[in-house]
Amino acid sequence: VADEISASIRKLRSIGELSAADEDAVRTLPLRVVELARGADAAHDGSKPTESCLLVEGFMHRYKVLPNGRRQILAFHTPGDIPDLQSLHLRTLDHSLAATTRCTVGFIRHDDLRALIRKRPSVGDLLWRDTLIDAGMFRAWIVSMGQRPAPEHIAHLFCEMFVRLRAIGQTVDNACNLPLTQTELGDAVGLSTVHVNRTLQELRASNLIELQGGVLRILDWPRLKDLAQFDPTYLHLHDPKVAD
Amino acid sequence: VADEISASIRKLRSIGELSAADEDAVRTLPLRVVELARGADAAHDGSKPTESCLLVEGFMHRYKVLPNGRRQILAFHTPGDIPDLQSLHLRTLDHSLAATTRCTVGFIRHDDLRALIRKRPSVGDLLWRDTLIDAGMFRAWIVSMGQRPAPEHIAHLFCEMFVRLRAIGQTVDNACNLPLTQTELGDAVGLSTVHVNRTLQELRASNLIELQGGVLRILDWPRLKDLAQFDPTYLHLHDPKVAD
DNA sequence: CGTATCCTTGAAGGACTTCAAATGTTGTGG
DNA sequence: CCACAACATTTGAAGTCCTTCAAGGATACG
Repeated sequence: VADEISASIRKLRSIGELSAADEDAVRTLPLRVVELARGADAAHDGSKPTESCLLVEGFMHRYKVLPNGRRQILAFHTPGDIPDLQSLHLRTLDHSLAATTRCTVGFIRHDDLRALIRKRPSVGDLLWRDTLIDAGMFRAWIVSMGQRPAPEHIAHLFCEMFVRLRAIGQTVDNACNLPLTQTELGDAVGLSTVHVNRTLQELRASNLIELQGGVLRILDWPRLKDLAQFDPTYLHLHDPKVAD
Repeated sequence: VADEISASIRKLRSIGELSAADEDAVRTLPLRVVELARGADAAHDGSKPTESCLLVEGFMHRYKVLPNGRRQILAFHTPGDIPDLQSLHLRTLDHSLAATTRCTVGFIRHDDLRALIRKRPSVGDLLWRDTLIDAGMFRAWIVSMGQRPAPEHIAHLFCEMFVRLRAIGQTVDNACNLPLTQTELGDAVGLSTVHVNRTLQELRASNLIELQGGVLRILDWPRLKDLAQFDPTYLHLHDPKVAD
């Protein structure tokens, strides 16, 4: 058995307690491993999936496109996440899931998940907790959209992504991967590409961040955090220290 | 034992199957019934609650205020909802919960909820499902904030509230209670009170709605739904017919 | 090496905000 | 039950943040 499931172990440990027995049980989950090309959908709005998608490597995002063609990106996902875990209890998907970069994923059958939860309720609780943290990120996203001007909003997104990546050991010093085009960033924060571009220049000119080639480097964490009014409580990390 | 729990039975039935045995189990939940004055907080941002709040009668909302004083309303809640159910698995609250109107609520101890879930896993699944639908509403909220201009956004909120209220039998013909001030509406949709006011006048002038004295009347459902590009899938109602 | 995608820049226009004040409504205590 | 205070709605006017349109450069990939 390959090591694809390790990412999810690391992720689960970042948000709660996972006993050795729990870990063993999770490791027995059968995965259908698939490579996704950049931009490929892993699940479609309106479909009724019978499996959920564990992100092993790369970035994914969830999005919704309206009849008028406008796209809103709802969340970004990092290795170990199960972006469509909610489909376990929600028959039909109300949005789509796509590969932001080329990535490898493992599909898990809902039946297997249900069996795991029945056998190990503590894992079930942790998965429930995961979906609740998901909702917490949505709430923070709403706050940003409603109350933060462009620079603050984008800064907040950077803070969140950096902290989440650090929690799963995916940062190096003050840098992390963030392979998003400015169009994707714009669709995420609800701004035009043009304005995203100008706002990024502003953040760079203030010596808060570097961003190029899909790599984000935080140059001044205290000031960035302050600008964004970033409070990591909503991430509900098991070890809050990684959020400072 | 009084009938305060009935609202939650009706709510649970609106989103899924609830067997007679499940219902009996739910009815045994001890409630600490409290009357809340308009504007009173039921739970505070940053606190670590040991009970969750079942809304029996009235309206509540969840909100977050930023250090700079700006307030974002995250959700509105109707009778039968448990707005802070997530605190069951998330120690510290990342936002506040308040009474929009004078209302009566019943606090349920987390221990009692956990015991109920252990005894009746199907109720646990339904509660999990409820929190997932909650997240679905947040996603729809994000889409509105990012992609819909003011009239469409407000129209969408009206569509959602009307359908949700109908699902729990709280509508009369094309009318429902919606006791929100324009300031609250603005904090919900991320617009200034002034602009909310002008947008409402626009919706009224188009003969789409009436709204006064806390009562919303839908004058032209097809056109309102169309304007908002409202698709009720995300509410995951047990009987989708109530959403037409 | 060529083509598609992404980033950047300029300029004009529009949606929404802020400020300020008038009007209308609600609830409470005298 | 009226009077008054507090709160809610409405209106006007000026300004700002962000959008759209359009086009020129840079970068990446087959």
